[in-house]
Amino acid sequence: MTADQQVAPAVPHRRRSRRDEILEIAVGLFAARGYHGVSMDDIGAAAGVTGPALYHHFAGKEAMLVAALIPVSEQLLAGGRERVAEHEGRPLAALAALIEFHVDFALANPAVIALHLHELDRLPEEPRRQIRRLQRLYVEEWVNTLTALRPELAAGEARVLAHAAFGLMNSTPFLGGEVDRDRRSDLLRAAALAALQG
Amino acid sequence: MTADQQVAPAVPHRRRSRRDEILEIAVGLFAARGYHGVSMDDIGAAAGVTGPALYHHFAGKEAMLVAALIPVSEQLLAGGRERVAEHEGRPLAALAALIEFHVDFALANPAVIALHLHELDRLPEEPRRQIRRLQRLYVEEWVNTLTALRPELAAGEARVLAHAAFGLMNSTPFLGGEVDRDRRSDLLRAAALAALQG
DNA sequence: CCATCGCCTGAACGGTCGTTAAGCACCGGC
DNA sequence: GCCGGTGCTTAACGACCGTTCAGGCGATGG
Repeated sequence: MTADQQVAPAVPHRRRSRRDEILEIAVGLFAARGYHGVSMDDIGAAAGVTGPALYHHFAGKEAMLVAALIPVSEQLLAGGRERVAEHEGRPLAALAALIEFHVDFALANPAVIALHLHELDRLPEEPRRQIRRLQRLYVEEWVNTLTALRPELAAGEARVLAHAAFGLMNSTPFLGGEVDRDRRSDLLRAAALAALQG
Repeated sequence: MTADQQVAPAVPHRRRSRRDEILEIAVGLFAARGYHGVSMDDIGAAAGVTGPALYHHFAGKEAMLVAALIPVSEQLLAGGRERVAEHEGRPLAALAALIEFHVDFALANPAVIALHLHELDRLPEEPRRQIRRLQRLYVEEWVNTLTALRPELAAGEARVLAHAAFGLMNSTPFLGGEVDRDRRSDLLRAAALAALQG
């Protein structure tokens, strides 16, 4: 139960807080049983406390979902932009880097990826729009790279392909590992690259 | 537990029954807002009746989800087996036929596909196992075709690729149509075929 | 040894949900 | 004109959920 090794956040004098620990537990439950399928008492029990205790760390249930989804969207966007910038002018290399980045991310964070796919609509307007905005910007990195690589594609068509590639790469949460992680990564990367190249 | 539930009659009913009409409405709501995010009153209101009226057509809320998911699994399995049988001994042709079948199906029934992906775990053990069994058989058709086409693939690896292809092809519910349906079908078929061929 | 603060508990609230019960309106067949 | 069935209504129930509140307990600092 003691998982206490993680990089320190931007705030220096705070170690990995109980808040983050609880959040990770909540994400796992949300991913497994759905947002509405998990009660605050469930989350509390899984964290070793009662339900109301969670209100000392989060404003409420929705706030937990927001706290889980926002950083992921930001990480994806930042990572995507970084990969594209590293390979400016070489769209195929940029695409390969994007694929490698996304596959690694999906394999490392299957629960959060599943949450992003399934539970985003459970949020109220305001935070949902913020997350969708981050997602859209991330997709645009893919669309720009794809249209540079394949000029015959219209932007809308490239968007269809980008989402198709996300579906392909995000399929990993749906499978318990019968194949080891490196091999799965290889298979997904090769398949995604083949799917997106003309 | 009223033991006198009405089931879809084997006797051919004249018109498309009200039951099927309500079911389609419920599926749309489930897909849009999630199983737990839709109440019986919501479904009733969308169908022009009150919530309790639905109990004249279905045993309960779970029964509606089962009634929506089971036929789809059966259709997919039957369609998949048919395509494979039509092209026995020609794995590439079989794979192309499977892809065309699945893409058409996903484009024609995006809501039910989304339900299958997101809400299956909301069911109790018994019907869930039945649906998973049908899904597993469908996946096996893909795995067999893939291993025939690419003998270097182990069964588990082929399964990873099959699920990746499902993720790719099922990405269509997540996009409002900015590209017309035929073009989207072409893009998804080509991408899936490229992803699965060595 | 006491005051304080962080973290938690137990009880309780308003609300919503799935479900049941009882009864009314309509309609084709005898 | 009556009958049975179908399809619906309103009312109500028990259960569960998110949230709030008042207070307790233990470590910390003076």
